[in-house]
Formats: sequence, C-alpha cells, structure tokens
Amino acid sequence: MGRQPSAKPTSFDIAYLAGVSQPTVSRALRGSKSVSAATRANIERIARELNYTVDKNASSLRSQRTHTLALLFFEDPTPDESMINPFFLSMLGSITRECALRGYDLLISFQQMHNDWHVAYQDSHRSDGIILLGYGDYQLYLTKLEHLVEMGTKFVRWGSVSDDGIGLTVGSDNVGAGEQAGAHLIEVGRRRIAFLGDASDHAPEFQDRYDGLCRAMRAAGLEPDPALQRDAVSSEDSGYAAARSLIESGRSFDAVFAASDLIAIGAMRAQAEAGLRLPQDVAIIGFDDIPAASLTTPTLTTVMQDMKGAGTLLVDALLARIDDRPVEQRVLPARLIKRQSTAV
Amino acid sequence: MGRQPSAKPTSFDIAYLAGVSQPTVSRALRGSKSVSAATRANIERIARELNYTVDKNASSLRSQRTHTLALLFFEDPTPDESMINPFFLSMLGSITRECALRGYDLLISFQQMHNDWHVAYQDSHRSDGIILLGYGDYQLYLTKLEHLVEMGTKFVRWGSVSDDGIGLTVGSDNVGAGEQAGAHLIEVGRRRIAFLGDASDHAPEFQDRYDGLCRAMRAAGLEPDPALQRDAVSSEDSGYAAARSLIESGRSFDAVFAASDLIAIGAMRAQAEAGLRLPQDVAIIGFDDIPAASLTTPTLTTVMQDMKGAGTLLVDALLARIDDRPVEQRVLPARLIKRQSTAV
DNA sequence: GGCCATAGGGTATACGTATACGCATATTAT
DNA sequence: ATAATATGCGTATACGTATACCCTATGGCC
Repeated sequence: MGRQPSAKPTSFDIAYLAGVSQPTVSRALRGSKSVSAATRANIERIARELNYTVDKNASSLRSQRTHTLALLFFEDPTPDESMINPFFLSMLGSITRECALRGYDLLISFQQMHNDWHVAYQDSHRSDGIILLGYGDYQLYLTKLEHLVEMGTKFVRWGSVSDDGIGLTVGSDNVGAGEQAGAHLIEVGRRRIAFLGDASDHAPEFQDRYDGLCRAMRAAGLEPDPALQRDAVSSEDSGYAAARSLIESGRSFDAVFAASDLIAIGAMRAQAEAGLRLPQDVAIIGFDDIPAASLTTPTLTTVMQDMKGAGTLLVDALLARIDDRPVEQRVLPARLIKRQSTAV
Repeated sequence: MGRQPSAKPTSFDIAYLAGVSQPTVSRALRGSKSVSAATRANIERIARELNYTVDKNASSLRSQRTHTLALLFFEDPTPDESMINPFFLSMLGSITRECALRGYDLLISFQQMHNDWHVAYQDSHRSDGIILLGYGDYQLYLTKLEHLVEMGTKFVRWGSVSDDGIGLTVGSDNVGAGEQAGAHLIEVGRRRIAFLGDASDHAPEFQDRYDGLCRAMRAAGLEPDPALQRDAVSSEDSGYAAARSLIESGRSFDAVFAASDLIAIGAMRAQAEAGLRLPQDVAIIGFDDIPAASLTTPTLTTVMQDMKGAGTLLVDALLARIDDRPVEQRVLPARLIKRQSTAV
C-alpha cells in the first residue's frame, strides 16, 4: 500500500543515505552491539525521516520468527450468544496493547469448541505462540492440543492455576476469591450457602471457587452441604435451571454463591419467580463483575477479576516461554464488589 | 514452530514429489489456468498429504499482498470503560469468521481517539486494507486519515451511510430505525417525544436517528419540539445528565428516544430519581440492544442492529475495494425490540 | 616492535514464493 | 504442408531482511 507516491523505503535506501551497507542498517535497527553509537544514531535519524518501517514479511521470512501472537478465543456453541462473556473484551484490549508495546502483532480467531485442532495448527504456523482464552469446559479441546505440545508449539492459557493440565496457565486467585465471597456471606449472617456452578474436572475455575467457599465456611465452623451445590455452565439459562432445581428440592438456603454473573442473573430470575425476596430471604454473589451486574434489581455483589493485568501477564508469560526464559505460574488477585444483593 | 518433527514442507518438496518444477506448484495451488487439470489434481493431493500450507511471509513478500486485514478499533478515552460498547464484540466475531473464510488474517489494534495517525499508517503497511470501527465522534480522526487516502490506502468504516465523509461506509439504516421507534411511541399514544443524543455533525449516526424520529412525527401530524432534544454521547453518565437537564427545564414530555442504550439507562436512572413512573409517565426507547437492556427495570425497548451482517458486509466491501471492484454503499436493516419500557 | 584481541562493518547468501519470459509440443488455420 | 496460435511448463530472478563469515584498522600488551 502507499507505493505510488513515495515507494516504500527499504533498508538499502537508508544504507545509501547513511553511507553504509544494508546489513549495517539491519544491525543498527535491531540493536546489535557491533555497530558504533554514532553510526546507529545516524541510521536511526534517517530511518525516522524516511518514515521507514521494517518489512515484516521479509523479516519474518528470513528470521523464521513472525513477531506475531495468535489469540484463540473459544466460544461455546451456545444459543444466547448475545451474552458472550463480556469481560473478555477488556482482556482483549490489554492484550493488544501489550503486544503493540512489545512490537508484536496480534492475530485473532474465534473457535467453536469441539472443532478439530487443525485451526490451531495453522495458527501455530503464522505466529510465534498462541494464547488460549475461554471459559469453562475446554478441557476436551486441550487434549487435542497435545499434538501441538509435541510439536513444540509455545502457548499459554487462561484458566485455573491449580489445575495441572497442559502447558502454562495464568489465572485469577479463584480459591481466594471464593473464600472472600464465603466470608462476606457469613459476615452478613448467612449459614446455609448454596453454590451454583460445575464443581467437576471440566471446570477447574469453578471448582476452585467452590473450594474457596468451603474453606471459608469451615473456617467459620460451618460444614458445606453437598446437596446445596448444583451444576451450571456460564449462562443465564443454566443458572435459572440450577436455581429452580435447588428451590424445588425443598432444601432451605439463605445465600447463593454463583460461579459467574450470568449464572447469578439467571438464578435471581428463578428466585424472584419463586417469590423469594432478595437479599432478605436469599443473599447472592456472582463472579466477573460484568456491566449488567450493576443494573440488576437488586444490584449484584460480585467478584471483579483484574482483566487488564491478566492480558499483560498472559503476553508476558508467552513471550518468556517463546524465548525459553524460565517462567512461573502466576496468580492474579480478585476483589469483592459489595452491592445490594448482599446488603443486610 | 514445529520444525523439529517434520521440517515444514515447501513448494519445492511438492514439486519434487510431483515431478514438476516449483513454479508449477505455485501456479497450480493459486488456480492459474495454465496448468493442466491432471497436474493440478496431483499437486493438490500431494499438498494435502504433506499438510502443506503456503508460507504467508514468503508469499506476501513476493506478491506484495499481505492477505491480512487490519481492524482499527476506536475507543473514547472514557473513564467508565467497563461499559465499552458491548455489541462490537459480536461484530468482531463475524469479521474474524468472514476473514477466515476468505483466507485473510485479521490484525487488531485498539486506538485511543485523538492519537496521531501514525499507527493507522503502520497498519496500512502490514495489511491490504483497514476496517475502522468506532462509535460517535471520530470525525476528528478521519480528517487525519486523509493522509492515508492520499496514499491510496484502502479502507472501509462503520458509521452513518448518509454522511458523505471520507471513504466507503457501511452502516445500519439509522433513519429508518428512528422512524420505527417514533412510530411505535406514537402508536402507544405519545405526543411529546424527547431525543437524547448529539444531533450534530460530530455524530452523524445519532443525527440520522433523530431525523428518523422527526420524520415519523411529521408523518403523524406532530411537529418535533427542538427544545426536547438534548446532546449526549454514548455513556450512562451523559444520558443521566441529559435527562436531568431535560427534567429541570420543566418542559413536559411523555416519551424519550435515546440514541443508545447506555444513554437510555442513564436517563432511566434520572427519571426514577425524579419520581417519574416508567413507562406510565415516560416511555423510553434505546438503541443497540446491549445485553443489559433486558435487565433494567422496566426492561428496555430498543433497536437491534444486525451486527453479524455488518461484519460480513464490512469485510465484503473492503475486499471489493482492494480488488478495485465497484462497490456500492450498503445499508443494513434494524429491528425494533419491544419490551416493558414502552408497554402501555 | 611484533602479536593478538577487539571493534566495526562489508560480502555473500538464504528464507519460500510468485511472476516475466522463453521454449517446446500440440492444435488449428490457410 | 506450413505458418500462426495456444497450451503447459521450465528457467531465472526479485521481493526485503537477517546472519554467517571474513576483513581491516586500532589499541594494548609484553
């Protein structure tokens, strides 16, 4: 593009103007130490004046490094996609920003889960590494990714840090967040706390949150009642169904900890329909702090994750892995946002 | 990546196996007509068996076409970024899908508005064309893009189709949608309809919506009252302020058409605080159908745009422009979603 | 003053593909 | 039968950068 007016300058043009050879230009701009400060400064000045940018294709072709990261975004093949997990958007923002900062491009693709692994394979050809984003049950997919692991593909994923699955993981402190939520509910006088969300291997993040809740309860001398746990995936409908099942079981409960805001919103609907008063009869806490959480009636107490930090950390970890630098699993703090749904 | 196990096959490998020269492989795979059907079939079979994919970098370097589109996402430097326009996410989804379908990669960058145009310039080097997304006042930015236009950069943007600004535009039928909204309000017996949203050159989309409202009113024999229009940008706070200003003016009104759901939500808050009953005293309609619109009390009547179609159309139009094919401005239909906030 | 190390940078070439050009053979026109 | 044309493919080369290797001058050291 833009070739008509002033043909895109190449490293040869710069070399000519600076009175050096093309490789010297390349070395200077890449920060090689075997070029004198004066020469480098001169080259950089000329490059700036000519509005020169390194041709990515040529560079990648030669170096076999693309300077591009791929973002694989898993979506459930869910019908109510209007409610696609909104909080990933801010993560997307911070990931792109972080990439730009490091001089990396970002390639995005959305993936229906349960596809074959072929697309990821393709992406692995176009990029130096892959970031896997998704919520809930993409374990299934991960096993397919073992192909990639065997091929030496570098990747990092968002999820439960305590889970010892494939590859490097960055995630929130789900256990700690669950503990905070539980402690808060106990603090406002609740004793029989239900949990809505899969507590199985399929959803390690949800399981961590449940574990945190249980820990908080035990710390307060309460024993969690397994009958008050209901499976649910992250959708409003699923939350609604789980809450109905709970209500219809006839078991008494005075609080709900939902594994996501969408679940919480669905549960609130079910409870309102059942004539339960919120928060007097049932206090409720969600997870994610999606925008809608402050619009429900009553407004929803929830846990806010550090999505900005998450994006940064993901890119950071992936780049480290690409460069074969050591990198430890890292955990992000989460914060409880208190609103009306737990106000006494 | 993945070079260890089976070194990535090149067109030479295929050529060798097929008993032809490398250029023939290239021609066969690109669909050149000067290669026999038999040869082509054979080459394609071998390519498939070897899991061969064209090296994008080499291809782009040689052909000077990147097969990549860039998506420039404008964000206001707004404080309440949690409420970043959620509906763009589904557009993002359909854009990536459409790109993948056409064999294009998608590069994403977020832009603070009022930055210099340098990033867009860079992106124009990395891609064959640019998609500009944003809401509201990015006219200012557009003038800076004139540099790009002069350089022959291909791009397409989302916005008001009636606006005769720079470049090719794809957008919803904002006038028609405004008309639908107005007609609906009139149908439920409203006569004094306020409009919240900039009705200026800065926000052509909003202006179109206002124009549509006025048209519907005149068609019903009503004359729009300019005093019932208040400027607002697409945020909850701005909507709140606009509605307050309207209420405090003392002018009577029995309906509000807000230029976006965020504005509407802010306005609902202001009205509730002022003791106005919704929808009895004031009916209200928003725009965008964000997920939160079905969670407000009362639930919000709004206009749903065809975001999926939008993504497809944007990519379509851009590719046409890149190939110098003729392309007409195209308009997408919008649909009114009736909820409680206008229920009689 | 000879010797080696080092800084600084030039020469040559590879990365994998696409395309201009040329050259046969096959086909048709005359 | 011969010239004109088309078909199918090989030869050579360019795209812009990065890197292995080589060379020269300079300085320090004994």
